[in-house]
Amino acid sequence: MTKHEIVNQLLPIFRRYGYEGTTLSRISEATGLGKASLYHHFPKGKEEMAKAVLEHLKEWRQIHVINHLLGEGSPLERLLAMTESMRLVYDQGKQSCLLTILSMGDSKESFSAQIQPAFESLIETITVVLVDAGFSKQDANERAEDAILQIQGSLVLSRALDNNSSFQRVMSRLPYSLLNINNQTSQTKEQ
Amino acid sequence: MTKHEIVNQLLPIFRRYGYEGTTLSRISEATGLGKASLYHHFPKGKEEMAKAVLEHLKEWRQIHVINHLLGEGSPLERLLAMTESMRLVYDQGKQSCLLTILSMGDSKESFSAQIQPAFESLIETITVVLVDAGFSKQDANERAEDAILQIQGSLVLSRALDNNSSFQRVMSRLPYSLLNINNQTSQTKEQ
DNA sequence: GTCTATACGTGGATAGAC
DNA sequence: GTCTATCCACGTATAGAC
Repeated sequence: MTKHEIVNQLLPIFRRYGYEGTTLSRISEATGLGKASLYHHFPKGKEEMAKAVLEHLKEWRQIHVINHLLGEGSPLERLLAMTESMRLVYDQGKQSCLLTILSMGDSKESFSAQIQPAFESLIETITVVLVDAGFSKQDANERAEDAILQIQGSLVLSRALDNNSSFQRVMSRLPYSLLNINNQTSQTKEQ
Repeated sequence: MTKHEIVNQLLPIFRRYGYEGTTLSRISEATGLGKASLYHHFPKGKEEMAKAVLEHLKEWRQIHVINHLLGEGSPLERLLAMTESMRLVYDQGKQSCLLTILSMGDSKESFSAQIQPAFESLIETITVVLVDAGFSKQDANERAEDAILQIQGSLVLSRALDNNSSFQRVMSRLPYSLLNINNQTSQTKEQ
């Protein structure tokens, strides 16, 4: 089994159980590999596994979010591509964000070096799009922060209420509200 | 030592370390009580302790948030009282929300019976205020959800970036943006 | 590269004295 | 109501055979 495949199996476990809740036994069971085999691939143990997953997600973000945001098309089209990717990776709001999971609790310090730049690069890239759309640098940056904040908040609420409607609503309106456009599904919210 | 005092000491521990990261040893050290003494107060152990903290927070919310929202004054004044309380309990965004902490990871199921109504009652109460302010029931409800979602999102982001500016910004503008009012510190965001 | 077996610490929890 | 002492399960991690 290749390391890449293992990392792919690790993601849902860490997302579901959190860092401390993810035990080697669970990982062993999910992957079918013995604990010793896991240490063969990740000599530094669980922490290294989580870091590998974060690195894997970084590549995913680069390909499926950052590149789309910096790609061809109007600002609206680029933002729509972003929300589409977000819907996918968070399974319509039913899955938590690993960045958030790992930034809470005891594990925080171990991963902040990966978590912080992850959010920062997302915000910065959205800022670029909004500057393209005509907003001032400062205004664009605050709006970009708002975007991330609303996504994360909707994920929190969807999880807490066991109901993903808030995530769906935020995803639907976000590209339009960021650009101050009224669209059909959210006429009353961006005024 | 009274149970009330113990619960007060438990809150910061669960908030900081999460449920799995909060060990009896840590609690014992923080409270100065031996493990056996803790079991005298909470026979069902750690889970009962966390539930007691959630119950304690419920009372706090009732007194410091719900009552203010349903109290005297204009809608704006009531919302300002709410954000003031939020600033306090989250220490200007430097502290996490226990509801969010406990709704993540392995512990989720044990506490959803307390977490879900907590968010629901907050949303419902804000909805009442916004209906008072003239919004339709449906519109008010979505805005109330947005309020909670933005608060939670700003806490997530403040924690992840180790920088509470997003929390401060959301708290400053929220009472105004909910009511579609332009205020001095956030002219450009409620368009 | 994967396994079995095992070591070691620590977590949650309890018994029983005071 | 708090303590000391202790139990058991399970967590991370390693040794060594295949």
